[in-house]
Amino acid sequence: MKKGRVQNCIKELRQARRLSQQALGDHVGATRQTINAIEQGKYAPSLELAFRISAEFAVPFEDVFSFDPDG
Amino acid sequence: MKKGRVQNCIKELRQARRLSQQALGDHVGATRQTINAIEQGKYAPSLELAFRISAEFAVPFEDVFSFDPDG
DNA sequence: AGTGAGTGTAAAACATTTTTTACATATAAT
DNA sequence: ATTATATGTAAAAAATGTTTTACACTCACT
Repeated sequence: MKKGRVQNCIKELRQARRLSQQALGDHVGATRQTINAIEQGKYAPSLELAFRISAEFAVPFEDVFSFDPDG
Repeated sequence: MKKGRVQNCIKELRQARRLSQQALGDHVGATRQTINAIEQGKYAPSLELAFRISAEFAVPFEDVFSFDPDG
């Protein structure tokens, strides 16, 4: 089965709230390096971290993360 | 930061569609052991696999998975 | 009694995500 | 010029998710 691509708009939501990567990381229990890597699309977050992030932004999960099966 | 719990109702959705763990696994590109472990709550799926599962069931992501921060 | 399908479980190997530590660059402010 | 904040990156180790192989149990069926 072909691997797709998980996308996110964390950077946009974060900047709209004037949070640094460090501050967001602190809020959701991750390091700034992890936030950075996810924003850069280096890898997808764990499901738990993804939930924490959408909760922090107070938006629906699918407003932050999406999946492109053919990515 | 305290680790919460990721919940899912894969088993219910799967049984409603009369799919075996094996058949669901085949559809989403995972083994039956992985499906089983996730249904039993042994661990949370990757974000990609979670997306594949909700797509397979054709329901919103948050109808399958939820997060309890105090779990 | 035997067969097949579905499920639960386990251990080892493997893949992916996360942390830690560290260094580099850029920008804004003093 | 220096300092502080924010960001990008990298490598190794740790933690978590996945596959493979294997064995066990149940249930329906013949």
